[in-house]
Amino acid sequence: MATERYNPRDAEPRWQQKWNEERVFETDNNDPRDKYYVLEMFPYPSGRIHMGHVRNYAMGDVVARYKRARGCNVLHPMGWDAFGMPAENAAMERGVHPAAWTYQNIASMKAQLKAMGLSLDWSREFATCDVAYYQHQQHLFVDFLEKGLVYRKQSKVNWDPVDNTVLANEQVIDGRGWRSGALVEQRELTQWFFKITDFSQDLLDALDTLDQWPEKVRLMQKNWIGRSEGMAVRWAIVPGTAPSGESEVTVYTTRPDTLFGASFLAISADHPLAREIAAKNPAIEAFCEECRRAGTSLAALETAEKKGIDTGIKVQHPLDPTWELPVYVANFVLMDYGTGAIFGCPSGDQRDLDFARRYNLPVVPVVMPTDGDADTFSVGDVAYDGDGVMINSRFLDGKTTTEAFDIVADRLTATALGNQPQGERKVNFRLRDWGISRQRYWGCPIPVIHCEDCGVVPVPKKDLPVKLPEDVTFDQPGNPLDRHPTWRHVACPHCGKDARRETDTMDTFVDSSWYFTRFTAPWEQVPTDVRAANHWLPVDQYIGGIEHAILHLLYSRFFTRAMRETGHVDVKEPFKGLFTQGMVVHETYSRGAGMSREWVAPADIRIEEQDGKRRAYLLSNSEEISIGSIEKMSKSKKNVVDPDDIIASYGADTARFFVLSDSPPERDVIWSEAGVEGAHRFTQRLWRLVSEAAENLGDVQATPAKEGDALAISQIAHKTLKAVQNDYDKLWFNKAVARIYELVNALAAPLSNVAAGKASDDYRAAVKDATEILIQLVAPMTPHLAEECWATLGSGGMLAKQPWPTFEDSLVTENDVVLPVQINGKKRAELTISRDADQNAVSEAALALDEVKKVLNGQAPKKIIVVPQRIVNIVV
RNA sequence: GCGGGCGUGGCGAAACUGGUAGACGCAAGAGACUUAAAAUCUCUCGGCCUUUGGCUGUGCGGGUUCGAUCCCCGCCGCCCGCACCA
Repeated sequence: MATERYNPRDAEPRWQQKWNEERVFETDNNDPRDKYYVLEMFPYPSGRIHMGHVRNYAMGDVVARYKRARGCNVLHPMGWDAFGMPAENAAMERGVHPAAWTYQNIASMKAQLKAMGLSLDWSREFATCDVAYYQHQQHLFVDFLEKGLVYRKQSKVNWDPVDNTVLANEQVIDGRGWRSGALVEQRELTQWFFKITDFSQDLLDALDTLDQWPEKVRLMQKNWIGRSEGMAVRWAIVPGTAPSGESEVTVYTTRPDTLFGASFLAISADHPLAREIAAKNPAIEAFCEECRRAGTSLAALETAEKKGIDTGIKVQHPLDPTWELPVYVANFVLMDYGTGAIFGCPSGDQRDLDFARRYNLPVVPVVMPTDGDADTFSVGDVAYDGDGVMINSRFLDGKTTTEAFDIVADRLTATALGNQPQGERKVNFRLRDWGISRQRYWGCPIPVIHCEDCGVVPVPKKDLPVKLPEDVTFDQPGNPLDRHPTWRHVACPHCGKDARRETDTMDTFVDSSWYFTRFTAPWEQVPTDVRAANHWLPVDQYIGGIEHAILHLLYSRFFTRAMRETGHVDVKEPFKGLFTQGMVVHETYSRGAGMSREWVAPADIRIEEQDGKRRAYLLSNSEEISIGSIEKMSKSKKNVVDPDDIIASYGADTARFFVLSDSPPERDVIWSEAGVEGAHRFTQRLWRLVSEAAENLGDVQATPAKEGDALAISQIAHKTLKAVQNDYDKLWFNKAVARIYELVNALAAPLSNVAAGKASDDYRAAVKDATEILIQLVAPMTPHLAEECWATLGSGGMLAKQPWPTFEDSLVTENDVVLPVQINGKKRAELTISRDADQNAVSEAALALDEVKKVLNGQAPKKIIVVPQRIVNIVV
């Protein structure tokens, strides 16, 4: 009876090959069944997968396999987010061409993913650096350009003067380039922008429809979009105080109610007026320069003092032309929000108050809390920015802030300054247009041509794709496209004159903003097959890390809208369900302290327990190593576990099962050797129980028991089926795991009985039914093991193609219920009674219990609360 | 500073969002089998006590309720976003 141990090294490749041969996971767009699109965020091809990938893809795979079994036509594709800087870094460091480096990495990562046994449709695979993909992105760009969704404008970039390159914000560390260490400059370059702000309101409003997204992510996007309702207010400049031609300043405010508390205007160092005046005034020029430099370093904005410089310009108060206020350039006013100019109301805004105190400007309280006293209310070092009642505000006195807002808004709208209203209500957004220009080689070329006569001309679609040239060098700094001898030179599509290509490439976030749409018909000669895209989108379940909560997801939402406007798809929201999974974390180990601290990899140590305390020792020489905190797996702390090693020693099923168990999927899961061994024990145990009994189950038909000693077996199997089904629907993988453990525990003895040949036919039929259910329940998580068990059981067919089992109602509903009986809220007894017993019967039965009588000790109950099928509480 | 989340055994966590707190797993302990070890199996496992029982216990302090891990108020501690947004 003894059977072989389950050997994943043999079984896993074997089943992967069979799935592959039978094309089980290839999806037909014309399949009439209900569609289900499950997608995990595609990986950057760094070369190796990590445990985070394993967890992410294991979750997606469970959903895909489960939905497939439930009868859906499942689309579960995979691809590569393959453009980006690491490939250029590799080229610079090792002289490998970015393309060669990238495609090699893809090949090795693909092999790793295949070893995981994921149910992916590999026939739809593509990399974003494939010309076959990015040519369509260029097509979309041209369409967006025609539709007015793309434009060029001057914009600041971080410029590294040594490497001659533009740096991303995260490449600037303490104001210096990460590679060169040179002080980073702010340069103005003409760059391409997507008009995401055209959709600000819609992107905000539609968040409410995304009810299968985490609340947290929706809130983060809401804050990022940052809608505010206020007014644009025009202030007349006192003649003669400003350079000629300047007659007014427009500020944006959300608090027009506090206008009578104004004591100055402040404009950004980049405001046109500031620039104009700085040109003639060295002191102001110097101050503006200082502001710009401070803006580059992320450090200590919090502690940055509020500083400014008086421009000498005076403005007239919009509600009282005789009232003149000074205009400052201030370091805390941002050019790219609102109008780049504000009015300062020190009593109602902390920054304005700090500023006013520094420059001895008036502080007039204009709003006090509703319960305040107008005679004594004053503002010291803390501004009052809440709602309340107006004071010191002439005709607004006594009104609420909301009323005052409306009165001022109406009045300013009706007042004219010049020929325009003095003010208008305005909704403002924090969201800015998406700058997509990157001065780099390894990205999708922006398909436009610059002609001296015709200006910016899009590359005609017939001339697409604009392919990246392959013969490029990385031996000198800067963008290789810029210095390529021939690639830039091209005839203008309009006039035929010599012209030059745009050498900027697109932000890689563009690539990932529509890959999920391309997966729906990756073979298509145009960007999308609209019918296929409309059929599959939105993605039913998207799974990935929380780090993409804002940018990637917001850009994708914008891009889908832009593609809709250009006729490439007819949905607005790309992702119906979103799930953000937690990280895989691990204990850290180190020796030494301070500067000489050295991290040690988990593979190099062994853990022992002594006197209830865990201690770590180096494998090589038994030196004791200190055990540190649990942190995200990272190379620098060496607390990484290589999925390859785990798959090689335990198999993919164990790795998959472990990352899904224990922790709720949205929370971090702690990787531990002991935990993996537990998961591995489970796979072996399941195999042993099933394989030992298999021989004695071959000749019976799986049939649930209706009575007798096998009834309990069928009941727990069918109850577990019902529960796990629900767990999978909700992505509660850890709960599913727990219930599956319970079922295995419950089936252990019956399976042993069968194996020992001590079971009747009916009993065996029930055990077989329960075992088949068990195997199907674990199949989404440990698919290879499940196939192996299924085959051993002789149940026939490939498990990956089997429909999901159905539970029998009669087996999941009990006739009797066990009710806890409480006395004064404390549990004292249990009562087993018929499910449909009425309240009186339940009360009487409860009072008749020995334990109850004993505790009551003759006292009469004051009240008896019977919650049907839940609990009985007797109050005395 | 603003916004959001989370605090349950030695550990990861469950508990049908008001109804038996600690399912399931890990770790630990005891036992069985074995020449021995591994594997496997059985049992114990929040704390305290006078142990066939009792008291207490979900970060701390209050409240609502027949009944609170869950709802309300006030603290404490961690974590994560955004960060001068006018």
